[in-house]
Amino acid sequence: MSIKFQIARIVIDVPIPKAFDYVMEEVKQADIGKRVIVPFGRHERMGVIVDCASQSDYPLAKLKPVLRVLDEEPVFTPDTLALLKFCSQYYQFPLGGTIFTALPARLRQLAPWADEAPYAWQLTPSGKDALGGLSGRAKAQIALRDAMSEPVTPQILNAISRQASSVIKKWAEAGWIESVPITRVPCDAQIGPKPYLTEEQARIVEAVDLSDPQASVLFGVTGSGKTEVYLRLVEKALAAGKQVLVLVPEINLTPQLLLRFKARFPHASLTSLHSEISDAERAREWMACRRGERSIVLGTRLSVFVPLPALGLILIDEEHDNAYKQQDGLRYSAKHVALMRGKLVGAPVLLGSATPSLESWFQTLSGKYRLHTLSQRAVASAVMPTIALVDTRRRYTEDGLSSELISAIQATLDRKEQSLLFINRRGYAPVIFCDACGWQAGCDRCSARLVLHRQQKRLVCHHCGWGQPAPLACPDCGNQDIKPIGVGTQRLEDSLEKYFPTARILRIDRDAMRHKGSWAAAQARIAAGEVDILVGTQMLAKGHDFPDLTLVGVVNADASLYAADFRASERLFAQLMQVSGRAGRAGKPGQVLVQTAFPEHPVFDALIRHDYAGYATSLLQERADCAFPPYTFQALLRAEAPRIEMAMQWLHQARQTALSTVPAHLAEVTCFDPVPALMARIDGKERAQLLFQSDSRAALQRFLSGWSYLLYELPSNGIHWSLEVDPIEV
DNA sequence: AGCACGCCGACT
DNA sequence: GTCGGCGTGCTC
Repeated sequence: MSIKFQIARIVIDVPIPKAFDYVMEEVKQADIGKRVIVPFGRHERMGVIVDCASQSDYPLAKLKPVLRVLDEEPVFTPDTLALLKFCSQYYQFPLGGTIFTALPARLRQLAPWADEAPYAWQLTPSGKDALGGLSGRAKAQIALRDAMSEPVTPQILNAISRQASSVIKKWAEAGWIESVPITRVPCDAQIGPKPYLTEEQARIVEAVDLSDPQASVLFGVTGSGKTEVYLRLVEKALAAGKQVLVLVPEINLTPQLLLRFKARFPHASLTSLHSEISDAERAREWMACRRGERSIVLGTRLSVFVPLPALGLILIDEEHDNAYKQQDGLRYSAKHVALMRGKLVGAPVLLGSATPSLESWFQTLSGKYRLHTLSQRAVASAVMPTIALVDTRRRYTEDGLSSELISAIQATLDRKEQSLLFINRRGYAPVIFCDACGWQAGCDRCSARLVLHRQQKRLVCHHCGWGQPAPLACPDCGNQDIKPIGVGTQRLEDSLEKYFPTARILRIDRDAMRHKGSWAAAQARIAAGEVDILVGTQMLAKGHDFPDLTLVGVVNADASLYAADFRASERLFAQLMQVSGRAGRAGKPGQVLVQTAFPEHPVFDALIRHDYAGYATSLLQERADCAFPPYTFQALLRAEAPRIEMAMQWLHQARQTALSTVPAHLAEVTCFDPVPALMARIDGKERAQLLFQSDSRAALQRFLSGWSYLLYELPSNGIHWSLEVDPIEV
């Protein structure tokens, strides 16, 4: 005998941290997770049922009815909903906002949505007869007929002719064409024999137990064969009838990984969820996953919420990457959510990296995560690159290039191999300076300097995008001798062209790769051996495989050596390790030259010895000494206003609310004073922040739960605020 | 977030 | 006298 509910608890996409009760005849447990239409204020909104009840705290007479139920089957499975509830609580973000963040945009729209399987049009035998004679002026029809000699999607037909849909309709009625479901065509990539596993790889594949929801770190240098371990684990999971979730930081490096997955599992239903697929396709794939019709999901951070009823394994590639952290709205860490999801559904989670985050490394030391190490490069002939420093205090460097680096590039050119020059600055020069009066080009809207982009002859702000023509003379004193100081990717490219006029140079940075497809084109050129020297920012450091690359030059990494951010040295070390790993992968020895004015800094010593573990341990010691994460847990309240005083004043109020309403919770939580943000001004908005810190994650959570909802009740005239749990930039 | 209600300045 | 500024309060 089931309980009769009459009240549906529904969340709506509004920034209000609560659910709303509605009357609904015969709501049942099975309705939880369905989308509905409800009257809200003076409008109708979409909501999601999160609970059912027989009573309400709200006056019964004032309850409104659910107008319509949109789904036959819930779009969220119970375990996904449980995960979203956890996120809402942990990140102190309204459940409605959390649920609607996870929902594909197309499923957020009211318009009815046909969850039709993808199909294609094809000529029938009678159609071939009837249309075979088409000739002359019916150009559009001829083109369509020719296209349909084999199955072709409506999208492509629409691109061929604007009349496509009416022609299709006519021909389909005449029986000349028929629609056929698109069967997943087996990938034509070479399947080939699986590579032999090294003993290390085999041991790890063996050690990951699908029935044990243990988190583990797969620590392996670049080229040590992490991907092969992933593939074997996926194979294991598929054989057990499980679904696999593979998270990647960005779509940038997905193509290579995606190809390897497709080639290895040509018959598995694999879906790749990234920012470039259409809304309709994302919604369709989401529902297919939800029905258990996809066995491998490869996607960026948002994919961590995709409903997968048979989820049995989660892989997180390049787990140290900050792209797993969403920096607006629901400020979640997909890595953290994935670990929680693994725990909830009893699936193991594997965090792969050559440079694990200190947080993860810490967990392996404390025994909470297992540590699996791949210590050797998988291709036996590939050895670790040799790393050397160039002391820029003693060597003359012109336009950023030391003579050592120049001759190393020359030698590499002579061997017809590729070089990569890494510099963490876009543009031509990061500072424009007047010798006469000391003026520097600064952004009006941000507390940042303007960067010179010389081709466009413009000064550009890298924080707000604001640009202006580069001045010919100092705007303050009229001095014509204003100097670009420092080196960016463009200036480096210019110098290289001077030194190596016949070399084929390719610059890879956000400016050069702005246009869609340019990154793919660049990768193709690199792979085809059409590039001698690569110049670029961290885009180049991430997980790419450049087989002919034997020299890596780090032009200037000094800016992050003594930065204010306590995570800067961790990031720099990871970046240097990653970019060094690009050198010498296919049996050719690699060489890395790092230019620095601080060669005695311990980070370089660790880098030269390829000693991640040692450096990580010393960084952890520093963190422990200073009581920084992962030895302490933080939450950061940010406020943004037209004037900094307003932001500061609002934060003071927020702080006061904490002190007066939940003093008990503050026994274990340190509440700091509001301070202006490091970047106090961005795009004309001024920002301040308030930090909370505790040695106990649970105590911090208790405090936040008792306090954060009060923030919604604070008068917030012109203030934009957000609360971030486990912030990565403090 | 939207959108109403509500009370003070310059305008057809 | 009104149109409209955005402060504040509410949405089951």
